[in-house]
Formats: sequence, C-alpha cells, structure tokens
Amino acid sequence: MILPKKTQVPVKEEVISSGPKSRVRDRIMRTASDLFYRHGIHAVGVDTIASEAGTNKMSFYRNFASKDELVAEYLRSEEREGMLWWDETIAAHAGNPRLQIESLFDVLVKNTCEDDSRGCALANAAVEITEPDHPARPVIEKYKADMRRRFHQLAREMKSREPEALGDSLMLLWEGAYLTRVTMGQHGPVQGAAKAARALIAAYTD
Amino acid sequence: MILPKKTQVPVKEEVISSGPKSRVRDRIMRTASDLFYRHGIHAVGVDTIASEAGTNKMSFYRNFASKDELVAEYLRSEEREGMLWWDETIAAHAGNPRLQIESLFDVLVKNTCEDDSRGCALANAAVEITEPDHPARPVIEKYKADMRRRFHQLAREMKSREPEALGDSLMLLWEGAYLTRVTMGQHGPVQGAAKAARALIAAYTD
DNA sequence: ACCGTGTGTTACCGGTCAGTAACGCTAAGT
DNA sequence: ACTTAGCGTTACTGACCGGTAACACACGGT
Repeated sequence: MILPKKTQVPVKEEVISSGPKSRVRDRIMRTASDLFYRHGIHAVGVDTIASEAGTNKMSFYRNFASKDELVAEYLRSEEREGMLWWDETIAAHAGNPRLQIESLFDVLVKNTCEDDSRGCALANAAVEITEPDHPARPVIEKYKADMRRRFHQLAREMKSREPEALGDSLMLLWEGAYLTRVTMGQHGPVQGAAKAARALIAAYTD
Repeated sequence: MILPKKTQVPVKEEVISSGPKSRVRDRIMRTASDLFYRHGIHAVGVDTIASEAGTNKMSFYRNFASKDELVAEYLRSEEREGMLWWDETIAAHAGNPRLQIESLFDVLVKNTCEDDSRGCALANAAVEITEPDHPARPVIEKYKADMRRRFHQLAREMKSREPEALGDSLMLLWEGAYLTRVTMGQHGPVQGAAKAARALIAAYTD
C-alpha cells in the first residue's frame, strides 16, 4: 500500500488494469445486477450470486469488500446506464427541450412496459434499504437529486411558467411510472405516462 | 374443526371472540405494523416483533400461522386504514368530485410530508416482495386496482375529457408522491403533488 | 374444586446469512 | 526456471432466520 518500491513501470499496470482486468469480477457484477434487479437486494445472498456467476464465495470476497459495497457498485453502474440513455435520448433532439422531455417519457414508457421490467433499480433499492449508513444511500440520493436537477433544467430551457413546479411534476410522473409498473404491472397507468407528461407540459406553456 | 360436537352455544363463543379476544395479538399487530413500515418487511424478524411487543415467539405463532400471513394481515389493515381516510376525505365534499380529488391530494401531501412517513406501505411491500405466491401479493393487487378504479370513477363524475386518461395520470402523480417521499425525502417533489394534480385536472376539463 | 384457554419460558431444529482461513492449481511475466 | 497473481475448493465461524416441542402458570367460567 505505502511501499516506496515499484518505481519502475506504473504505466503498464494501469494499462493492464483498465484492460481485461478480471473476468470474474465482471461476471459477478453482471450476475449480481441481474439478480438484484429481478429479486431484490435482500432476497439474494452472496453465495447465490457467486455460484450463479460460475464461481464461489471466496472469489467474490477477493473482488468486493462486502455485500453492501457490491450493492453500492451495482447502483453506481445502474446510475451510469441511466444517465447514458438520458443523454442519448436528449441528444437526438438537441435545442428542442419540449421534444426532449417528450421523447424521454416515450422511452421511459417503452422500457418500463417491457415484460421483465421491475421499475427503477435505484428507487427499489431506496425502498429496500432502510439503514441510514448503508453505502448505497449516497448513491441513490445523488442520482435522484441529479434527475430532479435535469428536469428543472429542461423545464427552464423550455421557458415554461414556473419551471421548478413543472420539473417536479414531471418527476412525480416519472417516478409514478416506475412505481405503478411494480405495483400494477405493465398494463397499468404506466402506459399513460407520456401522455400525462404532454398534458402537464401544455399546462405550463402557452 | 370438523367435530360434530358442541351444538350448545356457538353464539357465545362468537361474542367473546369478537370482543376482547386477545390483547397479545393486537399488540403484535401494532408492533409489527410499526416495524414493517419503518424498517421494511425483510429487515424485521419475528423474534424482534415478539420481544418488541412484550411477548415471545411462541405467543406469536399461537396467533399467526406464519410471518408471511402476518405480513398479509399487516397490509390488509393498512388497506382498511387507507380506504377509511379516502372515504372520509371525499365525504367532506360530496357531490363535488373536483374538490374531492383536490382535497385527496392535499391530505396525501400533508400526510406524506410528515417526518416519519415512508410512503405507501402497500407499494413498499410490492417492491420488497418478489415471490409471486406470497400471500401479500393479492392484497396489494386488489388495493391498487381499487385505487385506480376510484380515480377513474372520480374523473368520470367530474365529466372530464378522457376520464380514464385523467384517472391514470392522477394515479401516476399519487404513486410518484409516495416514491419520491422515499427516494428524495419530505422536501422533494412530493410537496408539489397537489399543485400538479390541479394542473392536470384543469388540462382535462374546461 | 375443576378444567380450559391464553400466556410466558426455555430449549431446540434445520437452514441460511455474511465473512474468513488455508491450501492447491495454473498461467502469465520475468 | 522462478515468482506471483488470479482463481477454485473445502471447511469453517458466529449470528440470525422461521418455526416447533414441552412445560409451567394464572385466571375465568362452570
């Protein structure tokens, strides 16, 4: 850790570490993400994750400090993915904030209505994890605060009346879509989320 | 159970059983409801519930067939309570569906923004419980379907355009308020739920 | 006086949980 | 040829999980 040695070739190590690094770790991450999302975090043990990933518990603990840390990393990867498709979606309609919001909701509905959807991984984790000092908490808080900021930003760019109110209202619809997907299935109110967003946007613009 | 005996006084038994029946059972129910709501269902064991209720595990299993059954009963009681305050709220504005919806959202925001709120007990349970054969599942499904029906009914009574779309939109806001309360706290978008509902109602009426 | 019901108490079951120790193998880097 | 890092394997710990058996007591109705 604090060894003064190894002044030779730190460059090489970084290259390698960013390369094929470890197959096992990636397999565990993918497997854990799948299981956590489908069955919930509390319902999946590390033994299950490891064996489902084709390895064992020891290899798991060689790559992750604890289950809680794995959960936090799972949510960080979900966050990255979510932000990615957000950016991709709005990039397709740059300069047109109204269309950006509408297509965000269109994609949300499309994704959330798929058979295997179980809503938002971050939001579900927030419901499941009640310990205030869990390492996943700050990840969730940061993500949701960021989402809110983005909605406010789009509402502002749209030059709507009361952009904060519109942004928050859209976020309520957004999260409501996720939750009703879980509570009422893919044919529930979630299907009308995009239409509701349009109505709300119209109400706050001229 | 199927004994042909005891043709004497079945009336008396019913009276007694509907009366003071058992204090322990009630204490367990109240304690379990509190713990389940605050910490989640998976996070609370029957041992904890029993001792927190001032009794022990054996007395618990004399009153409940299993933890899963307790969970189902917990949700049934939450359902009863929810329906109660729904009915009370709309009764105050009978004949005025628009005011009924608005005051429903006002009360929702008021309740959900309180310090100790953790959203909707039924919805949280839906997120936590992934087993499709859990006895709590039908309780949740029935409750949420009923809520949707009630929103549709109010939207219809309001003579709004597309009452189904408005009802579903309101439900999205409703559930979004619950979820954002959990993910973003009491000062998040939940505070604007009533205002958003008014905007949506206005958009669907003249 | 008697008996049933509800309750408390203790001890236990098998299973699962997160997490660790110790050993062996292999393949890649030097 | 030698080292080392990554991985597999087995066995284990201590705590907790949901659920049960057996026994004791106290009280209320008959």
